[in-house]
Amino acid sequence: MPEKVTIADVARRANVSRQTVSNVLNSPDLVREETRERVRQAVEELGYRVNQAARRMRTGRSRLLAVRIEQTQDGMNVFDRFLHGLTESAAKAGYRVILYSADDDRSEIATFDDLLGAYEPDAFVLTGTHYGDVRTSWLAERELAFVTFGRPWGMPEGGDHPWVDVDGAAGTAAATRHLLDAGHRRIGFIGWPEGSGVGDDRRSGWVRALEAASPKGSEAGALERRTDGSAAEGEAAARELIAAGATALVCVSDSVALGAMQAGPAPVIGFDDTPVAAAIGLTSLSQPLSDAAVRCVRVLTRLLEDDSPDKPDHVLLQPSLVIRRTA
Amino acid sequence: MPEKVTIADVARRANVSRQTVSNVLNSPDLVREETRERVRQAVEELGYRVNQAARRMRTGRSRLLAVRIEQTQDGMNVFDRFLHGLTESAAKAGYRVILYSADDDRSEIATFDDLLGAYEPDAFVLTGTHYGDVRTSWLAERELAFVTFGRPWGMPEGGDHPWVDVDGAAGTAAATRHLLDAGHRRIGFIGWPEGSGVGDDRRSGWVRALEAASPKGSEAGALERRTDGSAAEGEAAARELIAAGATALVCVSDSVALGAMQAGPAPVIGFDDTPVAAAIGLTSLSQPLSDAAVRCVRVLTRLLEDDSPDKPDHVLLQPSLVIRRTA
DNA sequence: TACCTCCGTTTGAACGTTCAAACCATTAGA
DNA sequence: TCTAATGGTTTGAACGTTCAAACGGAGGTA
Repeated sequence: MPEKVTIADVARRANVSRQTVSNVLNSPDLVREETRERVRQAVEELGYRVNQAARRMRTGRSRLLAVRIEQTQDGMNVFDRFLHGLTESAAKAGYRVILYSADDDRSEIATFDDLLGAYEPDAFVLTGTHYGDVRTSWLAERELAFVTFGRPWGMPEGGDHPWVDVDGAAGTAAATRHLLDAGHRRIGFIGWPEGSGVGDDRRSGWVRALEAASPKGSEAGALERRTDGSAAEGEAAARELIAAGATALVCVSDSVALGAMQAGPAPVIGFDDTPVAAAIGLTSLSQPLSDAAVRCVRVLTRLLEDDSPDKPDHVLLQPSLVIRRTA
Repeated sequence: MPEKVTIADVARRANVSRQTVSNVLNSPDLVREETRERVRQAVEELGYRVNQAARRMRTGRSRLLAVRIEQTQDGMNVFDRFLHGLTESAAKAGYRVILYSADDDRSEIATFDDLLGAYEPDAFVLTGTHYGDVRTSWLAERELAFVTFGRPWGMPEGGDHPWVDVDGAAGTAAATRHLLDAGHRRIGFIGWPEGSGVGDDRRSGWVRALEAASPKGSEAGALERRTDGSAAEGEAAARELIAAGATALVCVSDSVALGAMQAGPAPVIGFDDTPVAAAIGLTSLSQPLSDAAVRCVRVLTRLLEDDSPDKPDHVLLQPSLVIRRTA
């Protein structure tokens, strides 16, 4: 039974009032140096820790960040590394991460409501942004603090909010250039169905790099296939592209790339640098996830603690190419 | 700005007192049926949700479960799937998961202290139990509620606490029998250094299955190697074992098994059924993780809500063999 | 009639914190 | 000398909930 130490205990010990202790903790500059030190020592000696429930009741601040835990079918995702980074950098800033799960946007919004009523998280971190994302507008309408890991795809103007993202196009462009440098001229791309923000972005880097290499209008167009993202379709797409003359392949994901590798010995580059890529020697693009997590927390603390900036923060990070056996 | 609905608003609407509303929520049987319905309707109409901070201040209950987010080097772990299950089953039971991270037992205990002061989680879920685990005794001494996913390895008697685990020995025994059934007689085992509870347990299943197959004293002894768990050492160990006459290999982890696969065409079985195993067609033992998560939550709710049982709950679940290309 | 019990409900207080206002010296300005 | 301003500190109240005790009416018993 860890005896509870309250602010009143500290106050008694330091011969000051409750409020002075509170000031030492929250606005130290209001308190005379000498008193401040005395209070700090009392805090130390008694092992006092602020009770977040009581603080929250008074201030409406919980020091909690709510994050949805997502899971993909094949487990070849990147989210758990991001979450790890988020937990660590949040802790450094004095926040904790609280998890929730949801199956779709609708149920996620219902969970926002639940969480706000029960735990009042100070902010939300959203992942997996997509076209027509209703979550961000729901949060924005209510003036709630949030940041997305992922850009607001296809929001013309109004839907402007803070985000952190990784520049997928720059990644695939770098991958394509890497293959060009190795002498390849017919480089295929295996993507996702059109309409996915992330997928279209990654595709655009491949297009851009090819066009830069042969400005007169490239033969690229034909060397492209779209898949549902599974390894099986990746393999089929790779066979078709190789039959069509492709000598190397850039893929929208490690999962697709894994399939593509089965199609033959042609160089393949994946995206996300999942553990699977490392295991099978797949060259892949690595997202700076812990950096992204740090930036998300920084964006939020700015939003919550400083006077809110006029313009929402936008952070675009660069992925890096991890070269292995396959390219 | 979501207007705050308090218990007083509901009370006013239903023409009852605060306490009656509280009773409807917490001890419905105290309230007359008719009143109960009226209050329920008011709750519904106003979209009332209990404010956990206020409740917690009064009751000392936060409805939070604290879980450490762990990360292994190669990402071939099982934890994120467990965490996902935990989040979902906790939500069903009315709890939320709050994350923390820590580098070792000492700093984890410091974090317990921090969390208890600030957020008062109702219980902790510990993973990665090991010999001489000081975390469990710290929690037990303070009579805090917790469950471990993993048995209390090497605790002779006193250190008895609730746990949920997967029967690793049963898994490797099943894997070994599978290979025996396929006609193999010289089956090697690639493990971790001695002294790891999980590793020794998994090894014991292999020993047991071999002894059952040839009771006269098996030739197994020699067909064993210990590694640091990396794929590199796994490959080296596999080469040695095959050179020593092994025709099939049971491995303590997918990571090691991945290495072993590089050593040649001999059948290999891994452990954990990570996404990597699925990707490369590795036969592996799958832990029932979402089931384990459900059981962890059940153990905790029993501990927290029912009168604590005399005997701590122990739950041992069975892994299942997922057969793929490699065996 | 007077008293007790039981059931359903209400009332006051408390949890630990911070906001807002009040307080009290001390110094500055007129 | 009086008033005003300043810096540092204290006091009272409030956040939304639940515990503990009080309340009041219906029914039963003597």
